[in-house]
Amino acid sequence: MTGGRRRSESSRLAILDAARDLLLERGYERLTIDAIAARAGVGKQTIYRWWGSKGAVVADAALEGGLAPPLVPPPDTGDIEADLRAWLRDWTSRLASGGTSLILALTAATAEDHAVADVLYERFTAPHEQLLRDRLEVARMAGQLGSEAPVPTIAGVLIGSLLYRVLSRQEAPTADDADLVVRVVLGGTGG
Amino acid sequence: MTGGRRRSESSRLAILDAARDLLLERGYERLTIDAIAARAGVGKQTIYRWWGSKGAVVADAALEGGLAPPLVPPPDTGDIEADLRAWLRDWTSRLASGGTSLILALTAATAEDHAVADVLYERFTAPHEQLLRDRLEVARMAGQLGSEAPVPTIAGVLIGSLLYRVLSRQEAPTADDADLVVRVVLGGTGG
Amino acid sequence: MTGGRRRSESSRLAILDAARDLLLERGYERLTIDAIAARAGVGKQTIYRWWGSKGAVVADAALEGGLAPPLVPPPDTGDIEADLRAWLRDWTSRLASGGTSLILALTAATAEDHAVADVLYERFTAPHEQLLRDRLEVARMAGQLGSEAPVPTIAGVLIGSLLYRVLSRQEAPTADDADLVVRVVLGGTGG
Amino acid sequence: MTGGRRRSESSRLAILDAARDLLLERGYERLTIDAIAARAGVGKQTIYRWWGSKGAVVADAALEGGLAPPLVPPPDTGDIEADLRAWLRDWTSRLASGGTSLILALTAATAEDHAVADVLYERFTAPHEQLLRDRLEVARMAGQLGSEAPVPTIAGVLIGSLLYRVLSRQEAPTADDADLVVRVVLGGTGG
DNA sequence: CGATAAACGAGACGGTACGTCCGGTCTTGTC
DNA sequence: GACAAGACCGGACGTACCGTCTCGTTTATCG
Repeated sequence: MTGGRRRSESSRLAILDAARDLLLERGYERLTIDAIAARAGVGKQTIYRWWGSKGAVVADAALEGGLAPPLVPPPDTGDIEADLRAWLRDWTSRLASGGTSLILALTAATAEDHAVADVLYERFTAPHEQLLRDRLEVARMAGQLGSEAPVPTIAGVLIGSLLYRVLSRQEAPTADDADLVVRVVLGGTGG
Repeated sequence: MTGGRRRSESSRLAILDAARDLLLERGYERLTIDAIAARAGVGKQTIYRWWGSKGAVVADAALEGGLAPPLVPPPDTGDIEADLRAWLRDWTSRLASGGTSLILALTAATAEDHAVADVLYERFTAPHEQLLRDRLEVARMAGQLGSEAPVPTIAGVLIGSLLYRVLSRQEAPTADDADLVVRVVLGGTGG
Repeated sequence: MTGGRRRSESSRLAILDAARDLLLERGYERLTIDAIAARAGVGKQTIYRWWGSKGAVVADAALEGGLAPPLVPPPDTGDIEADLRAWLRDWTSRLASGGTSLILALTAATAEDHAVADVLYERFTAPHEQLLRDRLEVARMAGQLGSEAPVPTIAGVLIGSLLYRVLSRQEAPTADDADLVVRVVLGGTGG
Repeated sequence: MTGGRRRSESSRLAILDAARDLLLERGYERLTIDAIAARAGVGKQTIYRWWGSKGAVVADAALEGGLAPPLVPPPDTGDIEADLRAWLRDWTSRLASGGTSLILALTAATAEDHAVADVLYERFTAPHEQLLRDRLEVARMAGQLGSEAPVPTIAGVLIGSLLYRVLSRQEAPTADDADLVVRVVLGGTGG
């Protein structure tokens, strides 16, 4: 006996959409499962059946709800510094336009729930990081990276720097911030 | 205007101690005011009389509850790379020993509550960052920093890199991680 | 109009059996359709296809699930008092052996659901009451009933008295209780 | 250390009033704790702090919410039959005017919850029954009760008969019903 | 025999209410 | 007047069931 109604794709999407909208409207802390269910026109149990926590819903909303920035690889013009600068500027402009609430919400979810942290890292952070690593690998092959530091470390430094700005200032980094970070990482600061 | 009873210092300390303990035990989200009051042997009103929210208590507990690492300036041996390495290694060992729960809890509090973010930044992050900046300033004067990147940016890159590792891996960075970050920032990676 | 599958008798019986068992185990209020379906190995829709409500299932289970006491007419030895005494004692012993949970569950169902009350009265209470009335009618014809009270009233007094004992004491009436009720009703208490 | 806010009498009364109103409006089964709390302008916890179940609230509402008939002793004119008739007629008229929903609700609560049954019996049924017993005791002393049946049995027969009519017919007994019951119990039906 | 169609088991769905937990406020003595 | 105690209102939590609605499967009857 197989059987059983299939998962409703329209409900799934309505939930992710509602979570996205409410997240941007009210922020992570004031986001409630009740409100998501009401806005999505869905029973609460339909949320709890498929997600284990508020953080998990938000993580999925970020991934599939049209909230996350698209997976755009850094350009490859041959000039690693210009390419990184362009890529980070693109990120900063997206953060600036969409507000920082998404990144703050994902950070809160990550910091509070280990399981969410794993999902987000695997499906949100890691793919973007991988694009960055690929570009850095090309640069290394081309002899454009002086130090022997592993590419993952470099990628982590770039991303972490911008995240730290968002957390400590609670506002989006500027294009200048992006440029400076690239300068520090690539140009080095040592004499 | 006759006087009344003065604020009880012992209650104040009991509250901060209880908040600190519970923060480490249960994390920020699962920390409740009721639990703090019960553990501290204090009425809830005594908490609300002096602090405005859970975040404010947590911020104070981090600062005064013996939770925050001491303000230790980076050494100044003249070798900026070695000094930064020592300072960051010191941080990583503290994070490793105390576990990552403190940093995760404070990150969650920061991401969720703007007011907490401000307090923590001003009284927790900024002072440490200032010590780092001072040392970097000395290095710049000594011509040990090649790039023209502002010192605050450099400090942010160093701190953000380590924070990002904690968030994405959910474990404390190693001494090697610290070394690599310093290498990237000081040595540069550009050809 | 071609035919379809016929109603499954085995499912029908499984549902009534499950309802009976669960009614005795948990009482009316804590009895759920989900539990009946699970215990019977049946889909919920199969219950709702044939019964309109929990009450309807319970009523049927009481009637057909082997739950109801058999329809045994009072004996007719010519001595109405002895016969009623025997009949009521028989009831009290059944209540005592089977526990009072059935009578309490059916009373709850009756009190909560008008439709259940009607079905149970028509198909459970009324037939038993009818047997009692028939015997009383015989007694009246034989001149053994002094008062002019209608036979239905007398039957109601006998049954209601015992039911009241079950409800107010929450335990089965004893044989002595049965005897006393018969004595009051037949012997009268007026001077 | 004594201390602590005292139980709010106004909340207690608002809860009982709301429960009474909603019981009469919607019946016992459709009465919800949420609705009581909302109507009373009270937090749900304030209900659960002081009562253990819906049945317990209803029981209290019946007792103190102005819902229960007042404790009126049967008259004592010296004629036990006339007095009982008057008393039971009084009850039937009250049941007829107030509807049977109260008696059905209390019966349901009694049948479903043993603890509620005890409370209701002690504080609702027993006091009324006691008044009846007292009057019957007087009659017995005066030699107006022929049979040796215990007074509590007689009282139970009178009350149970009327209750049975309410349950089986789902409508209030008439004055005629009351008269007939008294006739059966006092006049006897035996030859 | 094959097509048709109703009933089946399973189980997800939108809802409602549950009973609990906690936030932040208010009240009651005590110190 | 600050304090410990603790009841208060409000509101979100995660769970349990309701009665409905698909699913794919089984079983009977009819063409």
